[in-house]
Amino acid sequence: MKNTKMKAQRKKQHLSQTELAQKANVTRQTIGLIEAGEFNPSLKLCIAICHALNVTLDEIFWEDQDHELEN
Amino acid sequence: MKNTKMKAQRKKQHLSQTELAQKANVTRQTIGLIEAGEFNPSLKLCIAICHALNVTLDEIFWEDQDHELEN
DNA sequence: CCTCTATGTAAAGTATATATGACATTTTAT
DNA sequence: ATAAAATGTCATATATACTTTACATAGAGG
Repeated sequence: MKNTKMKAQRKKQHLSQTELAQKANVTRQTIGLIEAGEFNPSLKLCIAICHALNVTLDEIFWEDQDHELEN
Repeated sequence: MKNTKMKAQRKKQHLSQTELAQKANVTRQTIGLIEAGEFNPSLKLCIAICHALNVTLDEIFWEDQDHELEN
């Protein structure tokens, strides 16, 4: 599950992987691997990334699958 | 950071920790520790819990008012 | 050409999420 | 009061997130 939303948001704000990594206090490799979908970040890291990009969890980590039409 | 929103949602749906754990394919202990704030679930697990509770990430894992520690 | 920046990737090590099994305590109901 | 269910918690083990270091490639500009 490649994270295209996260990558799109990062690009939209003209941040390199390295810059986002610094803002989120992780390494560049970690950001790269998350965008490539090669692993599965922790909630804390997701939240740190959200703060760095000024978005919420749903905006970049929630996939609206064929799942909800209720309420 | 105790996760009170998740616990409240679980209770609202009259699920025990054990039942939620089964729906999310983890152990009871894992659910208990997450609710107690003693560790930090992976994104995949957060999403599985959201599906089990029919909510989105923002509803039980996003905190809008106070900033918490990074790392 | 050469250099710098951005990204992909891989090996080895560390930290920690999660499982398993067990026992204790609290809660709920009989 | 007793039993059963729900939860807290501990100790040990395994899987994997994440780091560190390093090398490779592609693109932009000098």
